[in-house]
Amino acid sequence: MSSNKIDTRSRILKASLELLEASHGRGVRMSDIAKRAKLSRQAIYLHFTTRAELLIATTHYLDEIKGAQNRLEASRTALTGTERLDAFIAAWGGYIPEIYGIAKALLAMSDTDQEAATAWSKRMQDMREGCQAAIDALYRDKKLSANYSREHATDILWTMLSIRNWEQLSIECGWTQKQYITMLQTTARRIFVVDGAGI
Amino acid sequence: MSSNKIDTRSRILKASLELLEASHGRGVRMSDIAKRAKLSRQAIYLHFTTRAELLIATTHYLDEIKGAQNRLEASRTALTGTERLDAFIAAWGGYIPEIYGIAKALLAMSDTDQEAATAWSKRMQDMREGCQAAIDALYRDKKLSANYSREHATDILWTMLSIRNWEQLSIECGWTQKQYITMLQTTARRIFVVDGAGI
DNA sequence: CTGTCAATTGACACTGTGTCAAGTAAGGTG
DNA sequence: CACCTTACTTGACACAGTGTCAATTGACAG
Repeated sequence: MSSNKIDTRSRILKASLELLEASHGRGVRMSDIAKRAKLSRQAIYLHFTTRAELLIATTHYLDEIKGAQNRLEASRTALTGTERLDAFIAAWGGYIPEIYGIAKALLAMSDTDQEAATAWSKRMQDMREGCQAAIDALYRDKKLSANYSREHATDILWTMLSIRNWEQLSIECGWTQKQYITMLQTTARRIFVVDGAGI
Repeated sequence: MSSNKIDTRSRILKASLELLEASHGRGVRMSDIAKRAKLSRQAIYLHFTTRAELLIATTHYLDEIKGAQNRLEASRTALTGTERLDAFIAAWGGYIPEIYGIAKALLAMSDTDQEAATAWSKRMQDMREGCQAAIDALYRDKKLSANYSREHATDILWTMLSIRNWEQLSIECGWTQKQYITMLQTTARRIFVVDGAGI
């Protein structure tokens, strides 16, 4: 009974996620999700009040499955600021391909739906905290370039790591995931780290 | 008669542009454009076959008004590669706020409409040529960092200069236009130019 | 006076979201 | 066993926005 309800909810989330991943977030309708979850379109509304709510719930479901929290927090254990920057870029950059489909869908909805826009904004704000922490670590090590305030440096790193940028480089320019991560690490060092060009 | 027809077409384009600029490209319907151009919604379809076509025509109309071509080509006269990089960033970066509304609308349509996606992609490809030219100029001066191939450097510059990045920094982070341009110039130098950190 | 052309008007098809009411099938409880 | 609740189904419908169509109007030109 009540476990039955939970089952169905998960089944819907699973169907939603699979479709969004497969389609890069495009053109997935409530009826498609229903079909894949093997119930009627209307039944979805017994579990989620709107499409936006379903998409948002799908992102949480995804996080749970992929252990997003743990992966991103791993970078906190890095010793030096530079290592932490590298680790955060690797963690987040590695996570993007896994969330790309649902992210794209939520982003598209944000254009018209306030609820979706708020949810998306919150997620990006969470990610920003990771950027902030990495920049702060660099600052504590006295390694942050004098060109930027901590705030501006955070803004820049946050922007560099945006999903849109990953999309452009990976999908439009055809970069491999390794090229993407390596470039970001190299570039971030060149930009932010005093004397830290590396190579 | 025939000049009458042209008049109406321009009136529609003007209305479309004004609404898109004012609304940052969001929620502008055919009926809104019709109202502002003072004709019936259906009459628009006598001049443009679809909404996508109207949006695309609006971008061309905008380019014409703002003299996009000339402004972007001005950077070609710069003497050194570094100057050219600076000039191109300033020219394009300065152009973005003017096209933001219509760009956003076209971008939103690209999610569902193939025609819009193609038109958008073409525009971005044109802009990419400017990036390519700046990177090539740097390369000819033997100033391009050995970290990147010319192709990859172009990809990176192209991505840095994306409208989405401008949007994030300006609108979400609250940067001024001057801060945006200066940061990009400084950062591009740090990334691409051998020995060219500057300040 | 007639033909042409731009535009209007009202109606309608289509897609996708969201709602509602009535009905059904299954399971638990008296 | 009969009864009730719960999850779900079915079919219908409202709504928004795009795009189409046919019939009509008004103006101007030859």
